[in-house]
Amino acid sequence: MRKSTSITLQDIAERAHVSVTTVSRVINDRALEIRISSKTRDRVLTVAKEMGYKPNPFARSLRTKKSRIFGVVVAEMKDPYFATISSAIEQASISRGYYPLVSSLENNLEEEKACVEVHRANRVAGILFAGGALRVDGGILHQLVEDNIPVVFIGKNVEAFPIPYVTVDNVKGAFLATEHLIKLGHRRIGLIMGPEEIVESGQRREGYKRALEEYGLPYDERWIEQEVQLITSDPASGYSATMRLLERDRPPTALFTFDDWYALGAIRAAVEKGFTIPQDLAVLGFDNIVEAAYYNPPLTTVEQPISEMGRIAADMLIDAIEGTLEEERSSVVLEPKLIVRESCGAGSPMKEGEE
Amino acid sequence: MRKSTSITLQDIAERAHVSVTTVSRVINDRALEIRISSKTRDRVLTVAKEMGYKPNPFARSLRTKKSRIFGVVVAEMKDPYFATISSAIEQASISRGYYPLVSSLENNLEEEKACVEVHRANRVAGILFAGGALRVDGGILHQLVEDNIPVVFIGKNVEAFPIPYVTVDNVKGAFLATEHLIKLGHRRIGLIMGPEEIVESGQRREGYKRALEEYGLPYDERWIEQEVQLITSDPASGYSATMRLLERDRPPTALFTFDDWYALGAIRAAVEKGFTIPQDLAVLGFDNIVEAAYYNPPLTTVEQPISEMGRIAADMLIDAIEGTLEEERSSVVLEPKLIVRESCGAGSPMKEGEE
DNA sequence: GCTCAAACGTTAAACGTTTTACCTTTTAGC
DNA sequence: GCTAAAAGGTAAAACGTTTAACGTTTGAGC
Repeated sequence: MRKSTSITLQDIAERAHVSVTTVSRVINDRALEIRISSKTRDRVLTVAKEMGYKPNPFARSLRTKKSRIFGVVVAEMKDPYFATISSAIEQASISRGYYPLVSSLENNLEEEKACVEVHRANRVAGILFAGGALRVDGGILHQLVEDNIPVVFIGKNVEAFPIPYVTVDNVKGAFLATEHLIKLGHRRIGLIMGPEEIVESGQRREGYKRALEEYGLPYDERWIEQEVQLITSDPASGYSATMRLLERDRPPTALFTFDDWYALGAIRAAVEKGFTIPQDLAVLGFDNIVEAAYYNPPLTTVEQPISEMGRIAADMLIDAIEGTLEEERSSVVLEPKLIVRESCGAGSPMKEGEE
Repeated sequence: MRKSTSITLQDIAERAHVSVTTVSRVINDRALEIRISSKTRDRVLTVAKEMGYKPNPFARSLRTKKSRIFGVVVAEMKDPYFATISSAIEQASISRGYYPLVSSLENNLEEEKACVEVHRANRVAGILFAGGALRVDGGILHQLVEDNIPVVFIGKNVEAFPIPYVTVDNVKGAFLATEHLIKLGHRRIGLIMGPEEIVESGQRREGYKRALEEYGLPYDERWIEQEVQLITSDPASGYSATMRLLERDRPPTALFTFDDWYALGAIRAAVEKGFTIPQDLAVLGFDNIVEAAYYNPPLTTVEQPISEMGRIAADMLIDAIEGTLEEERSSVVLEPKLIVRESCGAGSPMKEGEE
């Protein structure tokens, strides 16, 4: 009886009465370089199928110095945004015969370097970054670029390096959100943002600012609260920032939050403060994660095509790995879309004359 | 100049003036079998560090037929329960030098077989199943057991095979939940469960039933709604099941739902039907996912030590891979815990004489 | 009948480890 | 001073692929 070790090219070769090379060529469809008669080809293939041959990825990778596993670094797996992203990445890559090794920073953005180390030790074929701050002086990136390991970003771009990225137009998204609130009649619009290190924070604040300017409203720092810790997202952040904001005098009548998780925390804080949503306070999020439609009240938010972003990014990275990434496709900025639900009512009837 | 290919044992050997064998032994700390003078040992180690040596996992795995990557199959990554689980698995395994290759069934439980195939093609060292139905006639499992690939379950046990698992006491958890509602004065307690194929569904229904019996209340099929499709969890499932339930006459005054995601959908459905939570309807979930504390109202729920489960399971699997899993530790059932928040009020003041 | 390509293969050397089986020196015991 | 064993190492084979560099046939063209 065969030992329970798996089938190798050798085994097939013996049974099909050809050399190992020929089997390898048939399996890898290398008929291009050296023609192989369809007779042997078929024979080899049927034998291989019969024996249930599965190529040994270790031997393959050892020889070719290529791997079909790539790394993914997300900021926080528990955050539905990243869970959705990584889910999409996985589906897209599996269908191309690649496999993501995903690791989460657990919201500890300092971990990025260690995380990349681990991926490198595993000899991943490329790395996909989603979230995270990449504040590590670019040192990591430099290494990766130097060693020719393809990298793709999701959600951010880095000026220092021409690295392909896919993101949504954050400025525009925030503009749409703020504009929506303004059009509902709100004049005091609070902003609850993530930490400064997160690129998206700055971009979304910029969109907010532009909308205010465009509609001739003042940009007032008193209506802005920001998470200070280096955390991508957390309902707790939204909660505490909102608490701080609502404790000031003349609190806003509407809130635009960094993302839907923040919005969830914001709603909770507001309700605890005795506000009714949306009558006393409108809340508007960002992302449109699955559960946003089920929040109470259902959340008005700016949709990012999260799954699509994951899919595109995975495709881009794999193209880069295979050396077929066209330059012009090398960065993608998708359109955000306002999703109107019930968490934003009309602006509170303000006494005229208020600024 | 060195080519940019990475450092090998050979390179170190040359620089340290020893043989490749010696280097390998030093690196792997095999000093036990054949003693190596601490002088050479140190020399080799410093040279290795100097040159930044990283063992090539492919060569290693090829030779040893062992891999430090194991597979994880979760039912639905976007479900916070599984996101949390897989996050915990990742942390636990990284710290032991292992890496999880996680794949999600995207709630399509039919995909299990294909998913396992993929993992086997990658020659994973073991597989961790979280969620999923494993209804595949055990055929898959049989294969895995036969080929000596360790398997651990999270959240369920299979009778057909003595496979190690870690789970929470679902029956007890559901009992606690139902008991809590009964003690609040509720007499008509609805049950919103997941599909029959999910083991947890049956167990939680059982706990519900036992509580009713213990308190002398009737178990009435009219108060039960179940998801019919083969989906682990989805707010939409909770939503539609609750809609169906609330449309019946004499709807329940309290709801125990399959999990927190279901509860989210249930609350939404109830609110749309004009119920106020908790005054008109109490809602009680299961899992205690991160966001449950921020739901509106904050959700009373049965806590599973989700992260701990993931951690324990990962440790068990790795032990099994390394052949050091002690039999007696081979299955773990953790204690559920009732977390009381605001989504459950006192039972509606019922007219006496109602059954 | 000879030659030259094409068609169809094969041999053998890598890839970077681990591991088995050896080979030298020391050292200890007498 | 001799022997045996321990200490400290080395050479080479193997793991399963891929691939560069070579053979053979076969058939067509003259």
